[in-house]
Amino acid sequence: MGNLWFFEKVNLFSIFCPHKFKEYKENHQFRNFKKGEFIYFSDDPASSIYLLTEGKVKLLYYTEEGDEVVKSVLARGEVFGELALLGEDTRQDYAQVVTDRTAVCQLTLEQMQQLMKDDVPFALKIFKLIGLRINKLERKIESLVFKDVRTRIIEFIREFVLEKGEKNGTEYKVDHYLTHKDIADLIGTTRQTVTTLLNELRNEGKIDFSRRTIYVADINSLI
Amino acid sequence: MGNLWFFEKVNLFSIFCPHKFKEYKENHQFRNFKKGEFIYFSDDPASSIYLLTEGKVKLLYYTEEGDEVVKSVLARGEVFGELALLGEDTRQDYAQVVTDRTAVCQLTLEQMQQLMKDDVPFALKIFKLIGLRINKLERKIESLVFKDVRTRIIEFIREFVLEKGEKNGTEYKVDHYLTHKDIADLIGTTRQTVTTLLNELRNEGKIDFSRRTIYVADINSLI
DNA sequence: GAGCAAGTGTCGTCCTGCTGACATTTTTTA
DNA sequence: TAAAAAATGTCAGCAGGACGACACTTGCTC
Repeated sequence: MGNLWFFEKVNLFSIFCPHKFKEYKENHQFRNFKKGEFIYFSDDPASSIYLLTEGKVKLLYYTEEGDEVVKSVLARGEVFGELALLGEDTRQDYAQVVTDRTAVCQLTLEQMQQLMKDDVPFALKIFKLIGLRINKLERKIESLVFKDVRTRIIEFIREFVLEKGEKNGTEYKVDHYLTHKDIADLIGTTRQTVTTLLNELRNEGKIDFSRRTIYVADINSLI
Repeated sequence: MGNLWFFEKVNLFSIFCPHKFKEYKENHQFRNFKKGEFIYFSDDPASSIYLLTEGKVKLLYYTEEGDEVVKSVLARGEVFGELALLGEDTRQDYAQVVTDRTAVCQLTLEQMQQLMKDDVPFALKIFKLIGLRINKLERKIESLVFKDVRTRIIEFIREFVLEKGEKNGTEYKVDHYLTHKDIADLIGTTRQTVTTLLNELRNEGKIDFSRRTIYVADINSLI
C-alpha cells in the first residue's frame, strides 16, 4: 500500500457529490441542514457514509448522567460515518449540525462499497483516513494519561490552527464554533479549567482569542 | 454489511496458517519466538499482518522519558499489525513476546490484500476486528475522562475475565502474564495504585488473585 | 543454591484540577 | 427590544491519585 500513495490526489467531492458530473447521478443524495438538526442519531442503523461539503458538524454522545460530550468537530471536506464500512451496524454517537446552511453528500454503504471496489485510489484514501483516525485516538489516550491539562490545551490549539487555520508567516488564525465546554470535552477536562487556561495563555502573549476566533502570534513559541 | 454477518464463522487459523492445508502453502510464514524477543519494532515498515497462534504478545511503546508503556496484551487467536491495511507505513509500537514457545503466522500485506479480495467473509471479519478496536479505543477515552481509577480497574477486570477467562457458573478465573505495572498502563494509572486497589478488592471479597491468576467469585457482584 | 533483579505491599506528602457557586457578558428567542 | 438562555470569568475548598521512598517477596540467572 505504502508505495501506492501517489494515487492520493483523490477528489472526494467528485466522488461523493457527482451532481456536477454525469455518472452515479441517480444514486447520490445531497442534503441540507440547519443549525441544531441531527444528521443521524445514536442507535440509528449505520448505513450511510457522509462527506461534509458545507458548514460544521459535531459528533457527540451523552453520558449516563445525560451530559453532552463532544467527540469531534468536523469542517468542510471531512468524511464521517465511515465506521459503517467496518461492520458497525448502529451508530454509537450523534451527528449534530452546528451552523446554518450545512450540506452533506451521502452515499449508502452499498454504493460506497461499489465505488471502493471500482476505484482503488479512492478506497485507499478512505482506509488511510480511518488509519489516521485510529492514530489520533491512540495519541489522545497517551496524552490523557501522561500530560497535564495545560500541555493538552496547548497541543490542541497547535493542532487545531495547523489543521484548520489560515497561515500568515508564523501567525495563525482560525474561526471556529467551539465553546469552552466543547474544547474541554475534546481534551478531557472541565469548562472552568479551559476558560482559566485560555486567559492564562493570552496573558502570556502566546495566543489571543475572541468568542469565535483563535489567533496564534507565533506557532513556534506555542510550546 | 450488517446482513452478511452469518458469514462470520471464518476460521482465521486456516487462512493465516495453511500449513495443514494445501493452497497458499508456499506463501505463508510460520515463526517461533522466545520470551523477550521482538516480532517488530517501532519504525519498522508495516508490511505484514500477524495471527498469534501460541503464547502471549505485548504491544508497547516508550515515552519520551524512556518508560515502557503497555498498550495491549494479546492471546492466541488475536490478529495484530493490521494497521498496515489502513495505510500505516511504519509501526508505531513494539510487539514483544511475553512467553516462551510463542508462535505467529505471518502474511505480507500483498498476500493479505489478495486473500481479502478472494475471500469476502474473511475481509469482513478483518474489518469488523478493526471496527471493534476503534470502539475499544473510544470507550477507553471515555473511561479515562469520566471514571475514577477504582471504577476503571473493576471494569478492566470484568472485561478481562469475560474475554479471556474460564467460566464456571458465575465464577471466573484467568491466567495471565500481567504485572501490576502492565495493568496500570492499560487503565492509565500507576503501579502503586493498582497494587493498593487490587488488595482492597480482595479484602472486600470481590476478587482473589495470585501473581499469575485472577479469580472472580461472582461476576455479577463485581460492579 | 547464592545473589541479583523484578515484582509487590504500604505509607506520607503534595499538587493538579474538579466541584460548586456566583457574577458578568453575549447571544438567542419571542 | 426585553427577557431568557447560553457562554464566559473567577474563586475557594477539597480530594483523588501521583510520586518517592523503602521493606519485603518471588523468581531468574549463573
